[in-house]
Amino acid sequence: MIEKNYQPADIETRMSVVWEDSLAFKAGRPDRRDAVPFTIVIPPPNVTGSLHMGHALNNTLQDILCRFERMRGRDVLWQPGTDHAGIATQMVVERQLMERQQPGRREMGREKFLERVWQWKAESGDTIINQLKRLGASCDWSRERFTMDEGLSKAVVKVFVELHREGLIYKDKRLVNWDTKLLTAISDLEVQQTEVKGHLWYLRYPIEGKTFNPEDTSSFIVVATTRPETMLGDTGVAVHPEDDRYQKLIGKNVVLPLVGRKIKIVADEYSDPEKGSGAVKVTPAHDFNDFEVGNRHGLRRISVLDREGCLDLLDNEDYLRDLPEGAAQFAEEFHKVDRFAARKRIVERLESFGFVERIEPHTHMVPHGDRSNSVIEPYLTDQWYVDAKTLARPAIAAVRSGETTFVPKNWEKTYYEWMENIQPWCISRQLWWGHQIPAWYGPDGKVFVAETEEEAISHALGYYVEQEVITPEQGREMALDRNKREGFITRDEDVLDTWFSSALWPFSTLGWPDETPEVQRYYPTNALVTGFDIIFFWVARMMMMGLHFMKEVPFSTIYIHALVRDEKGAKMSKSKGNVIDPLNLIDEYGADALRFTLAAMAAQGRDIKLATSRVEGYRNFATKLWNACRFAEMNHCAVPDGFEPAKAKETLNRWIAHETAHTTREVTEAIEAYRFNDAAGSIYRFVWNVYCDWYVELAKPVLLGPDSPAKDETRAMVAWARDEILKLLHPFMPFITEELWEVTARREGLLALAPWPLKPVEPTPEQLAMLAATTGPTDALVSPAWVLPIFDHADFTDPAAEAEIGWVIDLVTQIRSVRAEMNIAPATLTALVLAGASAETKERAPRWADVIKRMARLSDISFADRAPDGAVQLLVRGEVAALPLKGVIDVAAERARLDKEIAKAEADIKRAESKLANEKFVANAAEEVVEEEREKREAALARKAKLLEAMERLKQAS
RNA sequence: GGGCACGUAGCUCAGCGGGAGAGCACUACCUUGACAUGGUAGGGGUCACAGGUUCGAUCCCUGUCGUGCCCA
Repeated sequence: MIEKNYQPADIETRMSVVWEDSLAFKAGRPDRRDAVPFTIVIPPPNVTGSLHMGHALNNTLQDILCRFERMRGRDVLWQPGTDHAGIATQMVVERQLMERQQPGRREMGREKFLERVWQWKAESGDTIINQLKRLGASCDWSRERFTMDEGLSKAVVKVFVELHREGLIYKDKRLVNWDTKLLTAISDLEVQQTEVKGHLWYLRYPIEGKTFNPEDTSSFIVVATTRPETMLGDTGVAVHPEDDRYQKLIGKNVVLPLVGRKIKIVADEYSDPEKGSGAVKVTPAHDFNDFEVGNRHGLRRISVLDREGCLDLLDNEDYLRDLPEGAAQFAEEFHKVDRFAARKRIVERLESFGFVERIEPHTHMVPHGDRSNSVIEPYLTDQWYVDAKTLARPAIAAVRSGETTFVPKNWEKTYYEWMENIQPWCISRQLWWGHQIPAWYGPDGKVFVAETEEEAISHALGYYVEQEVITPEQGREMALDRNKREGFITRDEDVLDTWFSSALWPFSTLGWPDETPEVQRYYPTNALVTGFDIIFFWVARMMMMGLHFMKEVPFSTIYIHALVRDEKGAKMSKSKGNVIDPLNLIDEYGADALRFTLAAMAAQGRDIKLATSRVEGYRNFATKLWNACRFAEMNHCAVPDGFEPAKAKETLNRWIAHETAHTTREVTEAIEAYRFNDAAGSIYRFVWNVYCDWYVELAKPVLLGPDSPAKDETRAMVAWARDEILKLLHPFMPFITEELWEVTARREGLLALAPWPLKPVEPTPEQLAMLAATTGPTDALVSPAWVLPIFDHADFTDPAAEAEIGWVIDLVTQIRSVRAEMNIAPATLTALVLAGASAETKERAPRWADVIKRMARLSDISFADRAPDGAVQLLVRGEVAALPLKGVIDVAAERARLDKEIAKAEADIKRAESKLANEKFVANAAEEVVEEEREKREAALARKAKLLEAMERLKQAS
């Protein structure tokens, strides 16, 4: 029995349990042992996270694909799991400690703190997983992984050691993006350029050997800078080599104000004569461009900031070297002043000596950390890097060759753009939460990279014995006795960038580096579904790592979906307060409604502006389906054993079989092409506007009438089409369809495992050969599925049924329309006269009399040679249908209506004729198009003739 | 500055070379035996603007204006 009301919450809770208990989503089910696998790895959400709209969209689309392929008989693995999210998680736990006024991370120490994070993960790590389950995600939950679990950590270490051995991971001292708040390096991608209103300071740097005088422009050179405080670390001034103004100064020295250091004026094209004064100060230790300039001219790098962004001058040997007397006093005064305070004070000091020429307002981009939102400092440190350039090469080639395809395709350009200009990837982070780098340092700082500490120590001992730092005897003792080697080597404190482990996700989750059956069976995966915001962070890096370690692309299709915005198009953010919580929507409208909304709006290449009214609308759609199923149940509709829709005799039933097959094809093809919105739109229209609005309505007289073979067949067909609907809709609305599947009949199994109405047909060897002959191996756009027929049953094409039901629909619609126009009350029944009806109509009319009377509110249907006087006359598929309403209708109004119709017909005739009169049109347009135009003209002419006749009759009657 | 999108009904969006579509909102009517979370009918658009290609442009091309995003 179907409950009277559709209550999503009840159904969803119950169905989750049913699916879980039946292991429906388990990969490698015995009954699918011989099936072709279909694999998707979930973009692992942060353990700190909770479900937001982006997740809801992302996972809905993945689930649609997985459920679709599962129903198509594939052995589906949707691999779930979560990401340890280094910085984000560490921040959450630290904030928690602070809120609870507990000792901070540094006071606790590394070990204690990590225990604490694990504890926190244990407490709240399930949150997002449970939320994904509420959405209906059909992951194989038994295989859930975490980027820091044992197996994945093993993969991380293995990858690090291998890449290091191959020279693709190395340690280097260069400028990094330094977060002075989180006290760690971050990668370029984690830096957000934000426009900031600042100033451009024009500073006078005195020329060596001249007496500085603000009035004498030959005594100084003006440099423009946005960061005056870094001038303490200046080691040069650059001018453009072709800038006439400065030719004479190239090679000379200036004396750095306040500091007294002598620095050289160099010619470098980096300096833009159009910008500022055309001369720039060069601070190689605090600016990426200056770093390059410095390298080109052999300038010193003097770091004047500490890790927290304060001036660091005392005991700074680089800074103090070669400074004149008195410099130490200045250093003492400014030591440990914060960078922004220092900026102010240094400018004041420069002004007091006349070194500031002018200050202009200046808007420019300033780098900010995406997590801390503090200003990022280019900072000179030792960090670990991945040689991304080398790894990118095959990753670019794989997309170029079509081994991996982006959908929509335009993202490939973005991918190439970035990959071709890729910079070394800084992977070390000065954090605690993450994979600690498997590198150990000997007493002299030499690095030993190894999978375990034991291995590292053995390398180290071997090395130092050979170097005669220790004797062989000492080496043996230390190798045997843990205590004796204590502290001999120390492990690198840093951890890896979170994305390092995510990059391995498509194979590490399958058990790699062990040679597991899962790696064999499920790699490479089929599709990756993700947002464009992580193409660089994640997708590109999976491509690099997958190709390098597995020698195969990690996925063949990358489907990039849009961002979910609020209904005004603004990015959802906590600070704007415009966040729509998907869980609230699920509570209010049900997960199915939310899923359907997201799918219906997931058009390729366009952001989703989500309005809750849409969700409500699709909840109503679910209710509609619910009630249609109730109707079927009340009328004892069931599919008898051995029922074959293709053998239906009743026209109406043949028609719905045809329409069902048509929709099935549309939905199937749309999902295959990742056109989720088309698939959703197609099934929506079918359920509401075809099945409910017409099929069920037209079937009512039969279903409510006396028993007959026609009634039996109709009952069967109502139920059959309903089952087809449930199947087609299941990937989009899994809960309600599974529920209805269960309660509407005795079933062999779950809907989630039921066969999809259209199965892909395995291509025959001949077809494959043909395909190979027609498309070269480079033409990856053409996949076999698009070329070969995929249908495994008839599409029930039946033009006769279409014509007959189409006539009924047109007739009813037109009568309704004119009744409304004439303001005829619904309670008033009118007669219908079919004037000059064809044999076909005469035959059809009695068959449909009941239904037409019911739907068009008619008292009776009769035939006549001509329409009665004073009747409203309609043209239905070229024939006159008259409603004798003499005395009821307003003649003037009816005349106006006919006039309007005639005008419309005339406009159509004119348009068609002008086209056909155009010789070029007839000569150039496709034959079908011209023919179509002729048909249009004939139809319009006939229509006009009938309408004029009707008008004549109306005139006579009045 | 470079790149990628996007300007279609009041709103949110489809369509993308041969007569403008959906959902929501709106108007009128309807408690008809699945459904008022419903039914029926209806109003509403020089498809941003200007050129070009074409027999034919909302659709392709160029430019302009406007909006958003990404990268320097």
